[in-house]
Amino acid sequence: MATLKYSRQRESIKEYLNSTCEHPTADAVYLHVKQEYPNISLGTVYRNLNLLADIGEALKITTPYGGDRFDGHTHPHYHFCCTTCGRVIDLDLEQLQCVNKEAGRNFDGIIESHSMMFYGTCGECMRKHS
Amino acid sequence: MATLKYSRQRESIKEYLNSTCEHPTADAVYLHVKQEYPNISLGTVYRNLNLLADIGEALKITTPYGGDRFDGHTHPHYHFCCTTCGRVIDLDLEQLQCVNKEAGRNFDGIIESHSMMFYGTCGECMRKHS
DNA sequence: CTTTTTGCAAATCGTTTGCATGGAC
DNA sequence: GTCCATGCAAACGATTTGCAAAAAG
Repeated sequence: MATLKYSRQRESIKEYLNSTCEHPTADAVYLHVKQEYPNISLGTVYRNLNLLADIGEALKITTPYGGDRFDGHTHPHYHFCCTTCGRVIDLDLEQLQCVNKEAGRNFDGIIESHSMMFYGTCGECMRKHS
Repeated sequence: MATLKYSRQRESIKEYLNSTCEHPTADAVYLHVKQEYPNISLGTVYRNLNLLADIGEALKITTPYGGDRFDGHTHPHYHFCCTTCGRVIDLDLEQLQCVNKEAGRNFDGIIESHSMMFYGTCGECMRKHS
């Protein structure tokens, strides 16, 4: 594996990911970091986001609505995705023991704890709909 | 909403989705149906898969690995996605009451039962890796 | 000086769409 | 005859990649 060298751009991306709980898309990260480094390119943002995900300093979250999202908070927590607005929201539940227990019984494989994505309707969208 | 008219192609797609538990990608469906209808186009496959998903006769499953997948079995069940090989596997667990209970307590929104996707390593990939 | 990172543009991948033709009803 | 569905190709959005120049060590 190649040695990692410092870069201002990567640092700024990390900083932004750690400061927000919005689970921004690559494009949102790009637009934010662009304010500090106007010459940064989208390709660089993607390369760094993937790199951070690879070394475990960020999470890459796939959603059905408009591109992947990134999370700088790597402590164990679950994610919820609103099927109405597409937003990704943190779910700070206790570890769902029942899942691992149930799944262990009749499934050939290992389910990663805290890996799962829940879908539904977020509170905000529920209220707008009524 | 427009009235639905019969089409051989859609029928063949439905038939295939109901016959397999592989959760094929749109392209896999295309290649299969192409054997019966060599002139079918990928666009038609996509249109019908989305239509079936819209009217509730199929499930569209987003995964991080190479495109969405489709499932003709619409009875309530969970899905697991292998982070090594990308395959999607059915998880026929009892309904995970604990999830709804836990989540209901401290989450503003509604989690759809059976909507969640689990990630991990499938048995086959586990054994290959050792 | 060597290796990594960048910015840029072109390429790629999965998916959607516009349009003229064909099939269902 | 009226709509809906099809095949085809072009368009699209998100992401990746090749490459020469710039920055880090």
